[in-house]
Amino acid sequence: MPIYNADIADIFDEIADYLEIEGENPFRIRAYRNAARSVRGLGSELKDMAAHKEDLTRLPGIGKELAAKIFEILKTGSVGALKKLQDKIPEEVRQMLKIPNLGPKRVRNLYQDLDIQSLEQLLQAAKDGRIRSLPGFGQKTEIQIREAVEAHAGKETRFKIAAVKPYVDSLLNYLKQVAGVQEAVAAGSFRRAKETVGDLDIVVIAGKKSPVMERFVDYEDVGEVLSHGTTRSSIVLRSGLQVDLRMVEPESFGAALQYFTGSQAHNVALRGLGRRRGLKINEYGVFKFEERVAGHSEESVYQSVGLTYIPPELRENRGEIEAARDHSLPMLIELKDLKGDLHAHTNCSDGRNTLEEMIQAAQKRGLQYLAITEHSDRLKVAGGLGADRLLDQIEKIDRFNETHAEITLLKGIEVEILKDGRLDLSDDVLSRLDLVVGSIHSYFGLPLHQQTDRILRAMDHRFFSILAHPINRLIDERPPIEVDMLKVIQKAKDRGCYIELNSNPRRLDLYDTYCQIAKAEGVLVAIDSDAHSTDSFDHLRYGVGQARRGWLEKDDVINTRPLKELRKLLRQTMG
DNA sequence: GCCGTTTTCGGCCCGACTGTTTTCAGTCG
Repeated sequence: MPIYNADIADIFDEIADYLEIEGENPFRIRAYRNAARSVRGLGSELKDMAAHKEDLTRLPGIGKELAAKIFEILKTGSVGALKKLQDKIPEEVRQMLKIPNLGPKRVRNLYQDLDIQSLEQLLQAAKDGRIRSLPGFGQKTEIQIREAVEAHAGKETRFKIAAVKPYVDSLLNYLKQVAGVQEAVAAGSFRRAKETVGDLDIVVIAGKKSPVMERFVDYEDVGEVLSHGTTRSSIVLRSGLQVDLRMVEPESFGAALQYFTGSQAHNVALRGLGRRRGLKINEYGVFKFEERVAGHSEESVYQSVGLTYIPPELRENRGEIEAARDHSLPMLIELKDLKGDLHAHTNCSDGRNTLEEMIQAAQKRGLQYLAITEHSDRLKVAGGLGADRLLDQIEKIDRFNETHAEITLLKGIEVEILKDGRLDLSDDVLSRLDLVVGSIHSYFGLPLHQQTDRILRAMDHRFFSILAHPINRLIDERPPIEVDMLKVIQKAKDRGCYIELNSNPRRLDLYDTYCQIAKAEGVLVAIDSDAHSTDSFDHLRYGVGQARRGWLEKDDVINTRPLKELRKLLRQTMG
């Protein structure tokens, strides 16, 4: 069983949970949490780094002790420190930490004073009225606990970023109409363009007399009001999405926006930087002793600690602070840089719209070229094209291009990569195309070596332009396939082909960390919509968001190139 | 347990809201 970074991070988080319940030194606990976060965000697998005898203490948040624990986990699958803690505290007690308003102190009380060891026992104790008798607990808390357990709280619900967008639009629109509100902006992971959003954070500029808080908790879509203060309130929408609103004065807007955009790891690092310069950074501003030295804009906050402005998508404490200090931040790609789309379907295979409708929609969004890439024969469920139908489409596209100058269609295919790595169409047919997009829709469960070899073999094919959705995960629906992406990226480099960042919000498939590796290796990324309808060209914005999180610049992306240059780059992949 | 432009010890981000208090602890972000 290979041990992945996620497994190691989970173990560190588990240790941190137990230490919290034990009431250990909070900074020691934070060290484990930092390490877990650091390990999760790494671009490469610790098991590989360990195999190459790399010095793990060079990683942020990993010192001598934790490096030793990582080696122990890689070797044995677990670590002695965790086993000792598990002997002291039953594993199920940990689950109670996931209940809202139950933190380590209260869980410890429940466990030690009432001997509650499971969620089931917790619910019973709440029903029996035993919890309110504990010091620090009361009737209200007891009811909250009961409702939370009964509602199966604790299971984390995150929303895909595209699902959150409509809520953001209508809420911001609503809030901007409230008297005294000068500005309303979404912060948090939404602003950082994360794949999924847990809570939605909104920062509002308003005067003290503005009724914005009252209007917020009165919003028509509110399911529940969690808290209602003068400067801060939380609601849960009927969909289950939690929204936190923070109201600030104009002079604090930048500091508040910066603070509520996060990430937590980034903020901790930033405040640490401030502290070393004798500055206190909070959501009201940057302070030298009592004097405010910055805060009206985010730029001023970063500037106060000697940094250039850091775009939200980079704020993960993955090197952006050092880069901002050295003036070496990337000039991130923007949506308007995309000149075309290299992966789209029509109703000829499993798309919803006609070729003509898709062309019109692409043009409306300012695209100068569009590759039509239907599924191939083997994907029967998607109406895949065999040679005959593909040749018909090729003709149709040639005819279109002869009579239209405003947008150029590229002849392509999304060809099935078969189980053994062969492609689903003959060389004779493939050779007539402008590009070949290859992808997997079957045998997701192959073991690492077989899956990797399968994909590498496909990429070695004489006609192979772009590997589409390389990881094949569907967020919260299907896990990624087991594939050695470092080898895949290396193959793309050797072979001179390209890797897709699929913009479908269910996929967002290339991970941001692999974008960074591709960029470092000089492998160009194709940010494609994989559109199956005219609406789905709008998904490109999420692909661009993911690319920005992966530090990609305009020049790192193949479909920012003008048509002539693009054709040249594609021809290199076609025999 | 980590870390270093106050460094190898002594710090470690910081404030709002709630409930149970009667001045604050716990939780959350």
